[in-house]
Amino acid sequence: MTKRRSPTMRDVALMAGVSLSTVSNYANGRWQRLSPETRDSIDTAIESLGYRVNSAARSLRSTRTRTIGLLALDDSLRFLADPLTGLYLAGIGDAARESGYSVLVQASRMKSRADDLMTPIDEHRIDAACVLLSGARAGRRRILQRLDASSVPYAVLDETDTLDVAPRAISVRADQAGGTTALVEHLISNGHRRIAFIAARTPWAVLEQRFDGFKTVLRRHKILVDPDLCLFEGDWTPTSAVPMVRKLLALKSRPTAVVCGSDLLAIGAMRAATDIGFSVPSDLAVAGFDDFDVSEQVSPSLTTVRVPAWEMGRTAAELLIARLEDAGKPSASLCLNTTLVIRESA
Amino acid sequence: MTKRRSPTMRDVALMAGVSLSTVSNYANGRWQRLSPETRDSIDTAIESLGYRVNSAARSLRSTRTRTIGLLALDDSLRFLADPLTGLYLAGIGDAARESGYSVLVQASRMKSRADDLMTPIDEHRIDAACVLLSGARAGRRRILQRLDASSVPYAVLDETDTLDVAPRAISVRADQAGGTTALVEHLISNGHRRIAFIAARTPWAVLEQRFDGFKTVLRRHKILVDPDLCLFEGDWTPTSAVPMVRKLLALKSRPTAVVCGSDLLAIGAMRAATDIGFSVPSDLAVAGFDDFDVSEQVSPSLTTVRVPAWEMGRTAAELLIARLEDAGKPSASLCLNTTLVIRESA
DNA sequence: GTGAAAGCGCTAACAA
DNA sequence: TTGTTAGCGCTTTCAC
Repeated sequence: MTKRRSPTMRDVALMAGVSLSTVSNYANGRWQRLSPETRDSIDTAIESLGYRVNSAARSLRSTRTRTIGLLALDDSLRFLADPLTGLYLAGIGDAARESGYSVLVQASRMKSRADDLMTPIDEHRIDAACVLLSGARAGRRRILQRLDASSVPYAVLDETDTLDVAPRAISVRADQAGGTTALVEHLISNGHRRIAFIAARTPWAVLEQRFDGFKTVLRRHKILVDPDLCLFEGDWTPTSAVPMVRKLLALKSRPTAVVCGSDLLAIGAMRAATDIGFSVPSDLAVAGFDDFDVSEQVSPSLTTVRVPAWEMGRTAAELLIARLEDAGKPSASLCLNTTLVIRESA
Repeated sequence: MTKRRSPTMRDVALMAGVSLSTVSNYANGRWQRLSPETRDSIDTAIESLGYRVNSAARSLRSTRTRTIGLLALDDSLRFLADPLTGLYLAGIGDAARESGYSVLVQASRMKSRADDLMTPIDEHRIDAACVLLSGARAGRRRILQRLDASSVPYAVLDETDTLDVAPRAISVRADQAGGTTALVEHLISNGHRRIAFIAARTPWAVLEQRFDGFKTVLRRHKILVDPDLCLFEGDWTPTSAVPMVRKLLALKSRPTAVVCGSDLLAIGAMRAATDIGFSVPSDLAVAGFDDFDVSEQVSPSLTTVRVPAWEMGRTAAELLIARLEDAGKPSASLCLNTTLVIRESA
């Protein structure tokens, strides 16, 4: 229980018998400027005093916080508990820690003041931001505009359709179209012609890419995209899939396969289908997206498109940190590959 | 692209024709001291300048950061992607945002310098901490000792067996024993006598409580706790369950039920059992813990013990914030209820 | 009700 | 190689 105020650089300087700036040089790794003995005595003083730098003071003076923000815009209350978000965060966190950065997490609903998401930037709490956007396009666009007008570098994960307003953005995304194409081609080559698509009602750039890819492949094969087979209801929990699948299977002209906007939905879809007497994949093939840990272990195991979410978070953070350490760095954007994982469900 | 330096309180004061301290009073909600006209002119100045407080400066001066840390100690690389962690974080994040606090996430492996986890505290980056501990008991104990010696209030989630070294801790936990008891009683009342227990190899206080509860109930029913039926291997991914279940079902005296340390494991266990020709629940009843979103939708749906993870995170953060706003507040600890959710798998 | 003044702990010129 | 100096933007007594 450290009641007394923590030691400052001043204390260290006094104890080591050197000046404040010498300690500062030491603390900031400008070792080469220091004589070995100075270094030693500072070392000893820091050790015996238990000195730690005060980040507020350092930030105020240097205008750098050594903190990266994860800014997440979403309407769902428990967005942070979403497996995909968790993977992004884990990747960002790992990259950050390795470079001595902290991670600040800020989530905000669309409805709340747009300022909410921007607070960490406005209050100078972070040096750079990783941004996760979902919800209505207009809202996403507005956030991107504000980010672009801000003074910090930022990376946008998995966004495509509003990037035109964000020239400064570092875009890190997965090749959703490629994965979708591989998946739908797989279904078609297995003889499926009536293929459904279900997803949550929430707008989301990733979803749009997946759905666009879906439609493109069908058209390429001269298969009509039947609006009755494309449903967007509920949220991203597995349960949301249930009513949609029921609807699909009640159709006079039933689909033989369904592509689900995420694995969680696919798991719900399989359950809903079997519950009303259809078997997967023989009566209804089910495919998902993301490839979460469970997807391999459910029965039947899920055919899905693996998205390297952890790697995306990691990469985004690395690019951001590189930019921070070397402002000259050109801001690359990149697109990671997705992989079709064929298992039992389709 | 704000190139010029952001406006400061000084700028606001100048523009509003008042002094610095008056603006400070305004910014810190000491409204009553201000005359309506002063308030108005400051308001206008802030608005037109787009003034935002500089958090580094405020923190330096006030020694409060308005940030809560989530400190997670774990050996697994992707710990932050774990659904349970995600729910804690979501709860903490929501409570924090409502009170105008930020959340800083710091994860650390056991192997790394113990300092790692403590960095946000040592560098005065956070006002309070929510702590998630797993891994060897000695390591957990060491962290708690350091936390207790620190100067910030902290809450420990779901820890029991090392709390003796942490008198200052606010403990927030779920009634694991109660849930386990209900679950095992349920299995026994369904006629099960040979009941297995499988979990990851990682030490974890929650796991110990679950396993202790398990053993207690068996003993109460005069059922021998067979060491062959208690397996701790691998990590918390569903796949880890596979070899354990294979082993169990290869036993000459097979279990008829298996309690899994988490739902993820339970899903893997069901799969492993059916893969080698056993059906769930008739040949092998399977039960889990946590009640994740998918647990309800897998086939068969999972009998499990619901743990209010989100609420725990939220509660911990709320208690911490209450302590920060009113230092006099006694540091309550509490234990949230768990619920047995009986579905198809057991 | 409002203002003047004194730093919080640190960094980065610039001098020596 | 090391020391001196001048703040970074804010909060907070204490006068008026």
